[in-house]
Amino acid sequence: MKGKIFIIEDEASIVQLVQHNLEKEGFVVSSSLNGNEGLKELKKFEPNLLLLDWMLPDLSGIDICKNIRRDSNFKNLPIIMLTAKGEEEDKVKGLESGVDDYVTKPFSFNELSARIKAVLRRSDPKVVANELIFEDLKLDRIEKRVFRSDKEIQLGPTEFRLLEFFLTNPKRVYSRDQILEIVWPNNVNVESRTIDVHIRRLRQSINIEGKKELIRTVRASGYSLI
Amino acid sequence: MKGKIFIIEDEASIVQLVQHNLEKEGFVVSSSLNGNEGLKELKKFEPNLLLLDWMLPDLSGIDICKNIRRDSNFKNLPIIMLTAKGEEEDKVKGLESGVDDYVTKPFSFNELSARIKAVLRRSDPKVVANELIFEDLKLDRIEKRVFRSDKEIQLGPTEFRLLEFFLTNPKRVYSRDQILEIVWPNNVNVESRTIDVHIRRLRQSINIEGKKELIRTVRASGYSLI
DNA sequence: TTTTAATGTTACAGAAATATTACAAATTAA
DNA sequence: TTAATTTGTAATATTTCTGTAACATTAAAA
Repeated sequence: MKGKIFIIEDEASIVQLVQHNLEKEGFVVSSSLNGNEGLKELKKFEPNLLLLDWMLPDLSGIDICKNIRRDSNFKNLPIIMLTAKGEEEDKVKGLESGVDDYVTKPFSFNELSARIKAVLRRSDPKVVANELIFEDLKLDRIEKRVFRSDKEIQLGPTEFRLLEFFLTNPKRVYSRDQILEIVWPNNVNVESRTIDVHIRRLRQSINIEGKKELIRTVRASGYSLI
Repeated sequence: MKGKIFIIEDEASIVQLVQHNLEKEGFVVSSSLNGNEGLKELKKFEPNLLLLDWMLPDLSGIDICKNIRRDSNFKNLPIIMLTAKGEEEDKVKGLESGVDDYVTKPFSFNELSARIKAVLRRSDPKVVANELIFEDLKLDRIEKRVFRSDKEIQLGPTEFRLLEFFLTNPKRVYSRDQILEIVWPNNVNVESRTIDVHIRRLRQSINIEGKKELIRTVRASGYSLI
């Protein structure tokens, strides 16, 4: 089951871009260009998540947040706020007033999408797939467990993220740089050779007796999940 | 089918670099160094995607964007804007005025190429054909795999690039120098006879029992994919 | 036919990419 | 706090790839 997402954002072009792409991903999306009306429509729409612009012409994001948190029907509605660069302080206020995550404009749709899923995964696991499966490999994102042929496997945090990444894009070959960019936290400087070591660790963990190798080395290109 | 890309950018060196590399990847590329002329040429050229510099001497990127979005023939033309570091605020404006993605200078060609393909994949999937097919030969660029009559074939990096090149231009004969220029990384000096050896290696790999030879030698001219 | 030029084939040494290991520093758990 | 785990890197080992030279074969020219 895919979830419902409501957007309150006064810049029509952003709404259009985001709405269009989310719908493509299978979400049901509704939106409003201003705060007061948005609040009303939202409560009728009953979304699984709200994307909320921080700077609206009428109501402030904080006010909307507070209103929602006061309403017993919506007090647990996950909220991701959209904030312009330089409104850093607002982020603090945002988190204080019960926002689940924030995305700074300008953002790529991919970034937004990833955060939406991450938030939904925590709050409403039904809505978003949380088990990643490839052949006899299974990874549960919520319970943070990994199985190969129903046998549980212990992984360190980095190997877990690495495998999670491969599982979301099986068969595709990724360069070390791409892997670094996606799997490692932002702005860390890690030798790209370091990937090799983590690949080795991951391989060592997921390769069990008698089962085939699942990670493919593509010389001069990178690695892929078979 | 190969995609067409138009570039509006006033720094000739960037244009040259990008144009050259995109052509190497099989795109048809045209460009203009200034906004007003660019707009006219673009509409004649009918590209699948526009690379647009944000700071042009005459027209601003925003103006060009708006002009394009107003023209019913081009209102859906994907646009990637090139912005200099520190013009962060412009990015916001960029997304507002309907840009699909942006790349910050200085950028690596790989990054640009990846974004171009990502955008095209959404807007015009035919254009970024991931699979190159010729008769019973199939090359998957994303998975980096090659098949002949559905049987997978193992190739080294150079042979892979060589075959990829031939597949983007089947039947056409290329001289050794042309092949070197396109298939080998820039600024390497290799004997042109070296090509012969790689052709041999490629032939050996893709020629399977009972199937016909796919690479044709054209004496005094070069080689072609049949 | 003989000669000549172009291409095919082979083997190999060095280069380049990846695998593996060990270890110290950093992080987390107890 | 100490102990245990995790991380990144550097050093080393191993594998695979590359380019070239030498020789063989083929096709065209004389």
